[in-house]
Amino acid sequence: MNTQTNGFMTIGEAASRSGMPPKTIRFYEEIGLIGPAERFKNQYRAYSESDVHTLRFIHRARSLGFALKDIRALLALYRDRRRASREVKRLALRHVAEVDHKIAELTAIRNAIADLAKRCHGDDRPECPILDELDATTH
Amino acid sequence: MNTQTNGFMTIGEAASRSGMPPKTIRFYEEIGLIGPAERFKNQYRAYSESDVHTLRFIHRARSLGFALKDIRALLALYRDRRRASREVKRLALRHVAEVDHKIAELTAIRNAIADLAKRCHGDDRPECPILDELDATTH
DNA sequence: GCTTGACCTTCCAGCAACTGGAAGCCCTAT
DNA sequence: ATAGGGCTTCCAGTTGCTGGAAGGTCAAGC
Repeated sequence: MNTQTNGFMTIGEAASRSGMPPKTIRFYEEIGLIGPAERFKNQYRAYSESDVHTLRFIHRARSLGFALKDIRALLALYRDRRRASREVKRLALRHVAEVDHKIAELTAIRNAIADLAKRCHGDDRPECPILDELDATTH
Repeated sequence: MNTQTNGFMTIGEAASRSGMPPKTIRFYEEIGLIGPAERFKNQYRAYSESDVHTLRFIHRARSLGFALKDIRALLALYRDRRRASREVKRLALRHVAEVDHKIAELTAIRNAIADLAKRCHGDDRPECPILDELDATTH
């Protein structure tokens, strides 16, 4: 492949440079998160540095827990030179609120189970407050 | 429906008594988490108090965040009179560890975004550390 | 007796965000 | 010539439901 000559690279290389598997890149193309890739003469997908840049943007946004739906918006905002930071901040704060909510839920769950587990002998005997709790007829 | 006479109830009633929608009950039956329901003469599913008891058990385990796969195991342990609490405790502690892990991840994410958002004006100007961060060419 | 409306039935599709696998082409190296 | 690795497409599966369509059933009201 003439990767060096024209600056385009295969999906495998774009993958390793952006930190995501090739399958994921194809998937993002399929759902239209990124546009259809250029192709080499042999029909292999061809990616430019700028494509990799976009992929990295997406990868980082994902690792910050943004949903693809939000990433679509972030990409649009990013590409819009005249964008207002207001919208970006709004998205980010909404995301923080969602994550906070999830953390609160998980923390409650975590404590409930940890408490039950602490009270469970965890030996050969059958008595177990965990099952008792799940079993409870009243609630 | 002769709900009162024989103690059996329809799926709607089992649903409201167990706290989950009818669809979910059918789904649990479909995947074999619960056995096939009895039927009334008209083919409507018929649930006993004991069935509702099981559904409540499942509902509570779900609300504690247990995966259906784990609930399968918990149900089996629950039904086994000679069960050892060791296995139950093991499942519970593993679950706590998983939840702790998720909480840690979310907390890191939350702080990262909250920090970026704090530094973003959120006004009409385009400068935005959030997009800058996603955009960063080095990392 | 007939209609309405709330149930119930089945089956099929879709969500999020991928991941795995099969069948087959392309390119390089031996 | 062949072996390998990477590429292509397409289809299916994951988790835990949820929504909807098309149709059967039942009790109540007129």
